[in-house]
Amino acid sequence: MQFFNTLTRKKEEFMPIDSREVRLYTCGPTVYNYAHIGNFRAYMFEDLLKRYLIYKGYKVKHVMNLTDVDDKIIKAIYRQNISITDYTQTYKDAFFRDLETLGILRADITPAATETIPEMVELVRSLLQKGFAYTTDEGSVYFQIAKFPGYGKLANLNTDEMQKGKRVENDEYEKEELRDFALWKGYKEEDGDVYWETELGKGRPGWHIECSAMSTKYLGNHFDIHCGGVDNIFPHHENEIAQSEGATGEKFVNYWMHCKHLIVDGQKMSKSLGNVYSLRDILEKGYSPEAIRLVLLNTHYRQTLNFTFEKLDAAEKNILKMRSFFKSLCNTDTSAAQFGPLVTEAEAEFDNCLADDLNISGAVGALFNLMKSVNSDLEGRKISETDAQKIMEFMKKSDSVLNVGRYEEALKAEDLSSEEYTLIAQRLEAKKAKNWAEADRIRDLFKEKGILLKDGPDGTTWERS
RNA sequence: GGCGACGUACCCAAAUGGCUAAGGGAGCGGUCUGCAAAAUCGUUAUUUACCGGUUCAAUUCCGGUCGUCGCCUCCA
Repeated sequence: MQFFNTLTRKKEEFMPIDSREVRLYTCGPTVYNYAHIGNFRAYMFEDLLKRYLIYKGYKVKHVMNLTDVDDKIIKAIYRQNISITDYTQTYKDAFFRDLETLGILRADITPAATETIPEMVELVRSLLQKGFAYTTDEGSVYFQIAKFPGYGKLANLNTDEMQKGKRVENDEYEKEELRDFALWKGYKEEDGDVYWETELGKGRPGWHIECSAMSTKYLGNHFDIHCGGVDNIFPHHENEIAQSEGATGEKFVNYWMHCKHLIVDGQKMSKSLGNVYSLRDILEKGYSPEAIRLVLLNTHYRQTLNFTFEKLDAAEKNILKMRSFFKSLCNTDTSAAQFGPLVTEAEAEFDNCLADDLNISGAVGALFNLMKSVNSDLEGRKISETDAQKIMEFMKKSDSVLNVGRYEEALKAEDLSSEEYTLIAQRLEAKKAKNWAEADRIRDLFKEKGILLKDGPDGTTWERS
């Protein structure tokens, strides 16, 4: 399989360091607010990557950090006058709930920055010792970019010519060179009671250091894949490379993968436009988590995803179609098998597409192509037991990656009570007797319960809405 | 200013140096049906922003034009 590596700016054959286990680090949220769909686009891309690796038989060791101390959090708790842990816990909990709703596999380890302070301090000490960092009078520690020759290779930036921007106010700390970045921020009054007393002095960690510390702690100095949104390329990931490789002298990460951003209705998300949607906002509009998942999944990760409600509507229909196709496979007879080669072909196509830098459109296309061919060749006739089994197996297997059909669950959830079965039988009797009033009465009865009765040539089927 | 990406039908979106340029949504036409809904079938790009070049052959490679977008210090 091939992935596009940001570091080399080309697709590369993927070879994990350990042939059986892939070590994966993904940048997690800053827990200062509820996550929005843009955030989830990134986690969805990472979920696709992870599920596909698992589909290919790899074990995946996945670490995702939680940034639970930073400027925004400190400002917020100061305003609201609550403790930092109370504040961040709310958003940590909400984050994991949302991931579960979207069917995103949880990372094996989700360390928080505030739980990794000793490791960060150790890393900074090592950088100081090796001469990559310096301490200022205020007790802050900075990474000295001039000392690290490869700086800029990930973002493809020539840092010598980096614009000397005017917006230095963002960073009120004094440093030798503008481009140097903070490893440790010396205590300031605004920090209130957010500080740690360490060998580096009283203060708090810089942002970039936590990812270097956590990834190394759980995945080793050198691991396979590191993911995030494109905005992380610079400066965050560039700085991580500098810190980690500076400290260990080893290569940090083999494959860097970044997804592009999500926009809404063709526009950048912004509070003033009122288009910053949380997961709950969209669920409240009546859309299913699976449809949201499919929309977030269905645009290639290196392409800007334009999130629209039209796409959600289409996704709902796609999922309905997939499930209804799966359901029709339960209706078999003794006809001869004929679709074996078609299924094999679809499965190969599905796999090949994903193996090509996660070409999701092609993979989903393979699935729909199969459904179309089968339906069209069948023309209303029933399918053989052997074919049904083969196709169901492929549908379920592909759904271990897509996780939108959830076929067996969906079938189970649709099952009716014995009273309801009796009613449907009664309705069929009424229909036979051409007692349309009674038949419609029963149909309305079901409708009130959110169950749609559908009369077909072989009797009545139903669907929960 | 520097670095980079993109422009495929009404909309979304793959693929490819030459075979019918996937698939989905929407529209239209049919099947099914007491009615309905759903499902399902068929159909919708002589053509890949525009102009040149390379080539037997380009939408695909190269150059230019126009347009959209991202990054260049803490936003997934």
